[in-house]
Amino acid sequence: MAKKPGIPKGTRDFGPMEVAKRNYIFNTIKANFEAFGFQPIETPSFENSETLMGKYGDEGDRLIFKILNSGDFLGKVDDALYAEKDAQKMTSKISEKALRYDLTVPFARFVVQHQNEIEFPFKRYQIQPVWRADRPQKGRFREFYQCDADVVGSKSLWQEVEFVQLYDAVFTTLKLKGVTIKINNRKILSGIAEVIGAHDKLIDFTVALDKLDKIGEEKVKEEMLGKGIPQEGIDKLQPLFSLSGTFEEQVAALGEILNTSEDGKKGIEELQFIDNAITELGLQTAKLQLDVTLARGLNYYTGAIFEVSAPKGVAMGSIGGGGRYDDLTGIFGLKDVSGVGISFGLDRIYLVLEELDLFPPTITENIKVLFINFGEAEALGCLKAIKELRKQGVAAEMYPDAAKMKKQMNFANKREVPFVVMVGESELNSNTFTLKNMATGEQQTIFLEELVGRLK
RNA sequence: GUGGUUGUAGCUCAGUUGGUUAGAGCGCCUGAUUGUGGUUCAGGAGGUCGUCGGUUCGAGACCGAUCUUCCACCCCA
Repeated sequence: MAKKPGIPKGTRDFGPMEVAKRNYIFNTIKANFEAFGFQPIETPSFENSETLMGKYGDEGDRLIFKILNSGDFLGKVDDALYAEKDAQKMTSKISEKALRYDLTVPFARFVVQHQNEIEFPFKRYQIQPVWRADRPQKGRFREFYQCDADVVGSKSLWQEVEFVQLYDAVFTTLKLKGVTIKINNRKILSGIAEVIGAHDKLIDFTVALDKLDKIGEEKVKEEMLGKGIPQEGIDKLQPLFSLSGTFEEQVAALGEILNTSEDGKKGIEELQFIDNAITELGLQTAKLQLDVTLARGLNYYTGAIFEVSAPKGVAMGSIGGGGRYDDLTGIFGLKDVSGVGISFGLDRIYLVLEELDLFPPTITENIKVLFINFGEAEALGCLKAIKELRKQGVAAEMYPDAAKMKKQMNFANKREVPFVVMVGESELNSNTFTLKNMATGEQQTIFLEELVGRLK
């Protein structure tokens, strides 16, 4: 007996219903991207390893799916290296390609490679799957879709403002209320690190700070001490632990801490600019919230950092993220091109909409009418009518076999086809069609012209 | 990558301290109804209990490995 088939860990099949729901989200995001002036691009599902490796930190490198070289991939490895059994050193010898890990780095590569064909500022969107060799959990898969919108070639903070509006627009269209757009700024984080004498410990400092709402103030301080951050520096942080109130009040408190840091002051200015603009413009359903503990993507973000969390009460990690990276294309040799962008996590948004029952009831693709098959002569008559209906844009289909009536009706019922047409011997002879409404059970016998009119 | 968790019929799940032939509901198939579905009634099919190995007279149950699911950490969408 054949072994039961399966799919790899962290991947999924999607049935017709799931695809319909996913398309609903895709289409919503896409429509909003286009309304904001973004243009679509696509990049290959795999890149040269050197394009991806080292761009996401050590953790990221570990999570990149590597593709084994074709042919005799071991033959070219020299014996000494082989004997060493050092997986890391070996990897670069036996694998030269890797699956896309996100859409931002491939986009940076794209910009550098096509810089002469691109009009800057360039606003692109990209909706494609990415792969991560992560251990699966709820809302965490090894293959999932990202929906990215980025702008390169403009340092203007109006872009950040527009991205906040874009988030708000998409989640409003999806009827997902109560979404929080958290914002922070890399300059503020490095400013704080500078002020407390942990200039060279930015990562340690932010990792500890990030745990504030999980492990509490005391533990965070302990961890910082443990990482070699001086006590007098931690004392300066005190106002940070009790940040509260409005965006304005929080920014004011930050200003106290950061008044000696040029970098920090710049970060505050940027935050204020964005907040002022958003306050003036207004948001439909989302909230913009300052969160100094937000420390994602520090490997390349240089200014604003965004993260979107689902409405309260839904246990789900972030459903979107993004930020400003002043020099991402620099690593590919193109200096002084600033970029800023955001991403939507399709798969997680799906889970949230499902949990809150927010999908519109009628999104499945379905035929409008099924023709019952009574036999060869009748079937041909049916197909003539079906041809006309399809020409008029009515999705119609004939049951392929002259099976028992009950079986055919049952099929129509299961498929939730709203109408059924019966053409038996008598209808065939009189050139008529018996149209049955499956919801009410009503039926009547009519001519083709009227049939088309009713179903159109 | 670390620690834990899950797996029994197509689906959701029972299955007692190890003990005959592993159950239920829903779904599926057939008939009552040979041109009328959703309701009802009667009958039926379907499982090497995730996989491999071990302990035992005997394993769905106990042990080990492995795969899978979900969860926490890490990180992230």
